[in-house]
Amino acid sequence: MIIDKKRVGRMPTVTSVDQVDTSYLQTLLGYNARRAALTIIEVFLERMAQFGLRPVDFSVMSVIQHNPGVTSRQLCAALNLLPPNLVGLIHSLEARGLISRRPHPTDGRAMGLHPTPEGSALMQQAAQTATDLEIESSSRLTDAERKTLLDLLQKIYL
Amino acid sequence: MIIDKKRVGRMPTVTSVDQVDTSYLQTLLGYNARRAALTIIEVFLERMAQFGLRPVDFSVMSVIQHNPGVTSRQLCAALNLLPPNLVGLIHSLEARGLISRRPHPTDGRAMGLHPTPEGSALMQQAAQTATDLEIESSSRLTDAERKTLLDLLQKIYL
DNA sequence: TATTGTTATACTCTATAACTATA
DNA sequence: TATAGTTATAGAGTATAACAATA
Repeated sequence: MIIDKKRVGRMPTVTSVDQVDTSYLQTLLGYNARRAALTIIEVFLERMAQFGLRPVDFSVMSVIQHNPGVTSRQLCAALNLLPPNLVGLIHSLEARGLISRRPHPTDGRAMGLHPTPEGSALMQQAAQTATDLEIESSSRLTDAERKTLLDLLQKIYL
Repeated sequence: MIIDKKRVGRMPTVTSVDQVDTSYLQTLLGYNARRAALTIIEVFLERMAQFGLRPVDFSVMSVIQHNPGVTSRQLCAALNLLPPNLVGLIHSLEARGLISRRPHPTDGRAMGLHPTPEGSALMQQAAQTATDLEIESSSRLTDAERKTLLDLLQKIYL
């Protein structure tokens, strides 16, 4: 005699799920940090499209603006980018007239990256937009919680 | 007479940067969350390679294990994935014998996803490895800080 | 010998449109 | 008419190896 295995154990073999439980994943920092980052970046992409700046473009422009004369290698180290992936990005920003490349004062191999007036003007608007969308994305956090969150995240990657 | 413009303004036009200042980017949640996530994921990729599980594979397996019978659509909604990108992933897990697909008990269009004994055994090891590497990645945080960080991140994306 | 910037290239990840079978 | 799963495909993001010019 053949026993119907589907009905032997405590749990049926064929079930349907009404509410998906993700409580285990929610205990993992990597999962939560990634989900939070993607949520903010999604809004970032929408709001920054008007400036033609994706997240990495914005980061690169920001560092150049605050560090005029910075080199590609320094950018890579500061933002954890790979040199080959920065080449096209830099060329694009230069072609748009947002940055200029000038010979490095002491290292003949390197090029110093400088913001143009147009680049600085664009970044002033873009930074304001970024700050605004960040506040909105974290509207469920108090100012103190927001500061705490920044500090704790930096303890992970810095 | 031609004035050397490089020496007229307060700041020289050609400069070099010794220490790169990223303090502005560090005020942005999106930037910090992304950097922290990538830092943890980098370790995740190294440690989980032995199980053949990338981050999304692990997330999918975890949800299937804790929600036997879950459908692809439910997975997509829970993990913020797009259906077409899940197809190959599910097929791969099935081909490896880690999950099985069975007809949904009430919806003829859907397939219920179930962990196999092999899949459950693998995930038990993988989850332990994940927990371990998370603790190491957040070694500069106290247990209380780690819990706070999880809560604050979930206030962003949940 | 090491480093900066670069080219070429491959691989992964993510996104969109359109189709089928079923609800 | 709407939804679950799928196919095909395009685009963005990320990775490695190798080269020329300079330190």
